[in-house]
Amino acid sequence: MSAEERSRTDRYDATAIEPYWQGRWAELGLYDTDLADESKPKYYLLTMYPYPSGNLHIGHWYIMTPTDALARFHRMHGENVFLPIGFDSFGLPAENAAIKNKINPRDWTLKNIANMRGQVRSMGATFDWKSEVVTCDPAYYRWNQWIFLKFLEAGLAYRQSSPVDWCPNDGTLAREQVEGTDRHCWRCGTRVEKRLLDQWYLRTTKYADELLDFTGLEWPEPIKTMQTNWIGRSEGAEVVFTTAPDDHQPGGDELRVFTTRPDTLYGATFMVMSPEHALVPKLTHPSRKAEVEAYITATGKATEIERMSTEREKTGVFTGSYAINPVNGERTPIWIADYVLAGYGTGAIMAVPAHDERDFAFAQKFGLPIARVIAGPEVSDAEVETPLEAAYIAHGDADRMVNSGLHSGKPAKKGFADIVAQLEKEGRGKASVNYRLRDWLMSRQRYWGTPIPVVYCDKDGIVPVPADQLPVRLPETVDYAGSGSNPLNTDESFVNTTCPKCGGPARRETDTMDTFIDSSWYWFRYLSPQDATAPVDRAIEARWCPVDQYTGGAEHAVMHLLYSRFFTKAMADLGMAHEREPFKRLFNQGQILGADGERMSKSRGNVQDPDELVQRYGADTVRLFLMFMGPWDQGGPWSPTGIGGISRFLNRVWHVTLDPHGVDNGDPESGVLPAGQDAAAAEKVLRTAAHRTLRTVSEEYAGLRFNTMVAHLMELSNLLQRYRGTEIAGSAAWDEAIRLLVLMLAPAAPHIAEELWSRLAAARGEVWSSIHATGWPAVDESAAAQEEREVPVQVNGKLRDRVTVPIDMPEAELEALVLARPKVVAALEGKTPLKVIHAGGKLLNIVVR
RNA sequence: GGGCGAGUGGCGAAACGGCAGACGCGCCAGCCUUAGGAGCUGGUACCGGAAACGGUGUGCGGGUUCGAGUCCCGCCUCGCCCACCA
Repeated sequence: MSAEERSRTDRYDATAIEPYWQGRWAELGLYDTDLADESKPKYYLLTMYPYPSGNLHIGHWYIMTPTDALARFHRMHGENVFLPIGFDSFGLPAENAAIKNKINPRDWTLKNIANMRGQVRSMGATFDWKSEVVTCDPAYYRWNQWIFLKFLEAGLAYRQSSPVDWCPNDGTLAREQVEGTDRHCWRCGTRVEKRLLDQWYLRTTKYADELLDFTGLEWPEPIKTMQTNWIGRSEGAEVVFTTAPDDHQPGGDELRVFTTRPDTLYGATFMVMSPEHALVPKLTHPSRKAEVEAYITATGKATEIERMSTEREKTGVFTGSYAINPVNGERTPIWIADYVLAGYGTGAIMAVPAHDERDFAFAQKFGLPIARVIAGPEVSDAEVETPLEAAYIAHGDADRMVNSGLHSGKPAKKGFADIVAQLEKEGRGKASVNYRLRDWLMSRQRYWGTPIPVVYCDKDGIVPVPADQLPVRLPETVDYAGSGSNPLNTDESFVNTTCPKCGGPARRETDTMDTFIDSSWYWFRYLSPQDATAPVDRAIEARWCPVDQYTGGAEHAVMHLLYSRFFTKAMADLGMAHEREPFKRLFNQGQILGADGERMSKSRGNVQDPDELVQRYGADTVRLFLMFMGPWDQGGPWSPTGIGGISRFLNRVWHVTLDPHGVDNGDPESGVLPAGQDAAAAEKVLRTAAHRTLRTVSEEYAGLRFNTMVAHLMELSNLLQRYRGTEIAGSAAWDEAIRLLVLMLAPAAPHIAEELWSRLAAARGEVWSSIHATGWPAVDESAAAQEEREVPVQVNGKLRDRVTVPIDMPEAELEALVLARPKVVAALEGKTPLKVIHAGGKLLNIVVR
């Protein structure tokens, strides 16, 4: 470095240093990972890629800069670190912006990406830009299409007509995109309606059981719990009831129900079908037709409003038909009610009001019989016939069956198994497992997404687009005149095509894919973004997957993080990848809220832009401040209060490093060793502190505890400040402490560390080499060891005294010493100690009575 | 209603069952300065006391323990997720 450059700042001037080093690092290609390099252990560090909204806000910094610190930390440990980045660039905001500004979503998106690339660079993050992935690029989304075709071939993708959640603004939604009691759209907040549509699905349910298995994954417990609950496995039985003949229909239809309590089968006093159930029209007696149809219309329309009511009173109507209970031959009335969901189980239930709260409430409201068939141990045989005041749900080992024919008197658990066996034998049912998880509804009636690569031919039906004709490209010019509706529908040049099978005229599918498809496999693509033969190079994938550490928000618990696991398993089964789990270790950082405590959003006007802070303090200060705020998984409302403390800290590091002999005027003690301490003792103190800090800070980086990591660096710099200008400043111990401080700072505040490192090298007349390519220092355990320790002394658990003793003083000696201390004697009030507890060498507790 | 998580100074927060409040902000005082919204030093949980020191303190009530912010039981409050899943 030239003298001119070196003198560019005598003060710490971040705005001069940071662009300089960012340029140097890029020039040297310091962070372009060589994926083929096997000489070092691999470390795949992934952070959730951003949506190109246009501007990087403080939340992006909160996610990315600690992740970058982790990357630098691992790199200094000699690992081959891969930290890629990309843009999740399909989706509605682009389309909405396009409609508003009458431009193409592509132009809007690409402009935003260009802008955000520069902003990301200003953080000093070590992303490997060579591997960048942009999902709206045909070179990316063609592989969405390719994978989709493989799924289609394997039966993992299918088209089906079914009632879907429909948002008037955003079209169809996946189930997890519908939120709240009032069932509103996760994006625009509009109430969601039900519509019957032909839609594309992915068979996520095929992997339901495997998705419940988290073996080997280091994921936060809450996320695993959420996914487990979302998949919602329940074991029970499917039971076949048969409809009874009557004057309007011949009967004999199978009415299948799912129950988790086959042991209560004798207590089924009525049946309930969902209003959408296929048998409803047939089973509705002519005399009840008007009432039933009115109910169906009412529930279809008013569902959301009724569900808003906290009482949630049960509603329903009798169909006029009956079904025969397979175990006791009883005729049970068939009702319809909207508390039975069409999409779960078989869409119909056997109602056992005595042992289910919802059925109980329904029976009470409509005066239906309630028959107890399970009794707890506290209920005597004589009491069994007493009417229940509430449903008896408990399912303990002591429960026994009553009023259940031959099964009466059996423990309920045995009855459960016996009834299932009996049903199976008679062909009237079977053991069955149900999941709350549904198949993934992936079609969207939108322009700005990956076209689903199929065509519809009058002759050949649904025909996949052959792989060699991929990608099916989005038309570049689209008409947004009729805003809201999918412009692909009216784009004749897109829609009209020929059938790949017969060559005749055909129409393209105009639905596009849910953007969560893009993010379900993007980390694979990072590994071989240019590969023209496969979504991912299997050899590279075998070496680099799974991702070692993934960082991102917990709001993706049951969407992105579950879809990604599904994709990985499906891709493995279809031979595209080896690994069955995408992310070995997951960390959910918290969310930075606006200053008002609300989620940051443009519409609320509480979005925090880091640019002003970066200009004033520099990127390093902002990075460190975000890490220092609190535990990374916590987040919280944004406030820049306190950033001055970080700024002061870095200035202090600057001064102790570059001006060790300076003396501070305001302090008469400055430049003088503490009373009673000679140079040797002071050096020992400094060395001990430096190595102990190194040990702690190393653990804190590895454990992602950045807030306390920064605090410990502050303590060390405060200690150095104390010794600045004294006779030990510039000694070997001093220089070592400075060197360790700068090295420990390097991952978190990379620019200032690099600048100081280069100046230290220059001062020694050495050639600069990057601090980030330097090995992480090793703790000198002999230096970190202490010769003395301070022992707090308690009497009956109350702190009364402290003594400083040699570290290796035997317990008996320590005890004698402590018991002679005046404060301890006073606290004992003449009583004799019962025992003295030496708590792991940390503290002494004297117990008296 | 169910599940998960969290309640500690004026504020952000620390604390393998072992000295509660590290570190930082803010505030107070002193120093240094032509000046300072710069820098340095000290103080700062609450009550009493000039101080030494004493007492009280981690949402509330119990319990286990030599010892509980931490573990167990029951409540209260807040946040997030799921909400009629048979």
